[in-house]
Amino acid sequence: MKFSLKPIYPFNFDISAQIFSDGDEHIRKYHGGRFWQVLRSERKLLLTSIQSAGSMDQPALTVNLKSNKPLFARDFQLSRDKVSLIFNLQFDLKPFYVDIENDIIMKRITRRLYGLKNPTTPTIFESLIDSLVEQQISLKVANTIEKRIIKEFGGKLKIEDTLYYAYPKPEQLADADVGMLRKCGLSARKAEYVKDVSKLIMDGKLVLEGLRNQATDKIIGELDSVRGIGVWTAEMTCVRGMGKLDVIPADDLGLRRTISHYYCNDRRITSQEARRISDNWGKWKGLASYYLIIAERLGIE
DNA sequence: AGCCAGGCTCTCG
DNA sequence: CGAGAGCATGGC
Repeated sequence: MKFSLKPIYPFNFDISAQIFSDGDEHIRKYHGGRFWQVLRSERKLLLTSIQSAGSMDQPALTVNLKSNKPLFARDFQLSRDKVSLIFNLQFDLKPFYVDIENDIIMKRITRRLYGLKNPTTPTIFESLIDSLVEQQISLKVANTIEKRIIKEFGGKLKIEDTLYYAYPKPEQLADADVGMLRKCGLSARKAEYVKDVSKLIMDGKLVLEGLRNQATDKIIGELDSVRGIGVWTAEMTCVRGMGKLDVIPADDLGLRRTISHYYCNDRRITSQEARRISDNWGKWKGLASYYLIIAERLGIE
């Protein structure tokens, strides 16, 4: 029912979970010091709830599992691994902090956000589909569409009279009715992409988890060759789905705005300029830009 | 009201 | 080939 985790220090759970504070309470949310989300374990759904039980330099998390079926050791092991993945608990921030010390702006921001780790989605599939949905349209629109898809096609778990949803499996989106996908707000074209990508996965022609340990360039090339997935979508998937830090989606409008906010006085910058600035962060591009995104969200100057 | 928003593919010329 | 239209829908 309950177990504890020891993240590598430093780790600030509150700052790291802030990104989920405006999430949907039936899907994934951080509120009042508690994070919760439904995770999949074999044929079971687990409502996974996490709270901090430690400090910055001696971090600990308490994880609570609830399900409508009996829980076994492998369920604990799976949720332990998934939670570690979601919050990047085994990642060591210290080398990053050392390497960016020559960047005054980044140094200041990392001091303010000390202990912030970049999260990843529980599955690569989830970030791939989300990134597909987010192509071209505003994030607000994309988020409502994503929620509709999750509630329409995802797994359902009722705990204490509250209904929670797990992200759909490839199988569920491969079999999805195109009309239903469109009703969620997707264009005909995107509905097709979502379904086709899910089918590729079901047919074993696209093995997402097999990409995880490949070099970033190779992953991007592989994903880019799939219809509906371009470089931007591939980069987003690397960053959010696999926690790759040596790449950023430099063409991304929002990220360019954020980088400019801290480095170019909010002037509109090109993706080349964004790449040039991010090159200073070396292999930490993804993490550094994530610090900027969170800093902006929290109004840190 | 209308125009734009974390892209991508397809279709012309 | 390179440029340009088309896409869905919420928010400003």
